[in-house]
Amino acid sequence: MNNRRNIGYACITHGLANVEIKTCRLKNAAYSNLLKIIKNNLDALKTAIEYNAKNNIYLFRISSDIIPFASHPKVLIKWSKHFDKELKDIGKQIERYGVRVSMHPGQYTVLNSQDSDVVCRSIEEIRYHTYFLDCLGVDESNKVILHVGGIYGDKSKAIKRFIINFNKLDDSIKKRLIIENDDVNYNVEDVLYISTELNVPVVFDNLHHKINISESDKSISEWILACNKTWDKKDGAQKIHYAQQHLQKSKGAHSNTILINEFRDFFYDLPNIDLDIMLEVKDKNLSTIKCILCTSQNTKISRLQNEWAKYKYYVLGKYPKGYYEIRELLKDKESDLTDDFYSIIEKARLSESLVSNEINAAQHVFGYFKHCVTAAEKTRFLKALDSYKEGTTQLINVKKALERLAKKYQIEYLLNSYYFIDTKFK
DNA sequence: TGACGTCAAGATCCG
DNA sequence: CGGATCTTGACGTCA
Repeated sequence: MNNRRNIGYACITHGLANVEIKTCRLKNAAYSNLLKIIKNNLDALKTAIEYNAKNNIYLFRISSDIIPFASHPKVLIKWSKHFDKELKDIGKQIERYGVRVSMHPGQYTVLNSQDSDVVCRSIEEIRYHTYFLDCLGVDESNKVILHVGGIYGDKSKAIKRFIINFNKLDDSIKKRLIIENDDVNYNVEDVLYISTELNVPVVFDNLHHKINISESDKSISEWILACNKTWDKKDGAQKIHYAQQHLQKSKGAHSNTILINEFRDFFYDLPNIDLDIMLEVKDKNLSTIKCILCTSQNTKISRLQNEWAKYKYYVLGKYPKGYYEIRELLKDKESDLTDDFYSIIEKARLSESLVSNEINAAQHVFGYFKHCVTAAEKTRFLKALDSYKEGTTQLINVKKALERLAKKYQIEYLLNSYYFIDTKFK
């Protein structure tokens, strides 16, 4: 198989310093504050793109929060003028690295609403997303993904309204838009129908499809091929979304991590065409790198070593046995160890923490600060550790304390570690 | 009216 | 005061 397979992730990069996208409340969206936030966010985007390219990640969704309240009538800041140079720089960098970017307005952007105000605001929101990409100067294969919207008791009328409103959009907006099947209202067959009316590419989302199945009986592969017909050369390679169900949460909720065996089954069943696969998963770049490495041939040992440097304290805390197994594994410089490596990482991810093991790992991590922390900081840390031992505080607070110290003392190694990953989501 | 989803911001509480 | 924990925000739809 020599089809191109790019795998990417959405918006947030974990285990990397200076990539946080900041936002604010509407009441704090005054000029000077917004200026500061946008500057921070563009710097963060630049850093994330560089990281992605370095890790062979060529597909990335830019957060809608990159310009907070960009389409809000009360916010009048001329961000595109103010940051013209920064935006162009990022665009050039994206092109140089061969990265493809996208954006995705949230579920509250509803082009087919019955309320004309909602439609107007939605158009402004869509305009902002496409305009942001225009400002980067990236070509029209860099897309903005839309859902169709609500049903309002009459699906065919709602579809008609979507088509009418879509047609009203400027060509400069339309050329970037693509539409996706959702988990409640519009299944892939509905979206394909709309696509034939509008000549707009369709993104197939596997989890939405599983939950909101179409009447026609087709395999995943056949649906993807049906969607492929909606993609023109100027649109770039066909995009699909891939997600796994979070087992403890409601239907459609994304999993914390992509289970690699399940992903492999999907991946090796894909039709014989170029595809860009956007992962929708909580741990973002972690799963992306896992999926890339596990589906590549001849993964260099150095890439596993890089990942191991980031994972090791996490694994030491969660699953010490795996820590020693991986250390042994990586001594073998000849064989391809990727699958073994990630099978142990997944075991660690799925393990329940044992207090004594986590304390050991936390003490290892604290070792980085031994010579720089103040006496008060040391006492505070030891106290947190004791509380954790006694069960009066949770591990997450111990890790947050360590993360604060890592930020304060700028310990690169820890700032670039996955040790803190489970403080970010449940 | 409140749940839905998202996640950081912001508020409040505690020692 | 720092830090832990709870609540709010911003959005539209639908029961």
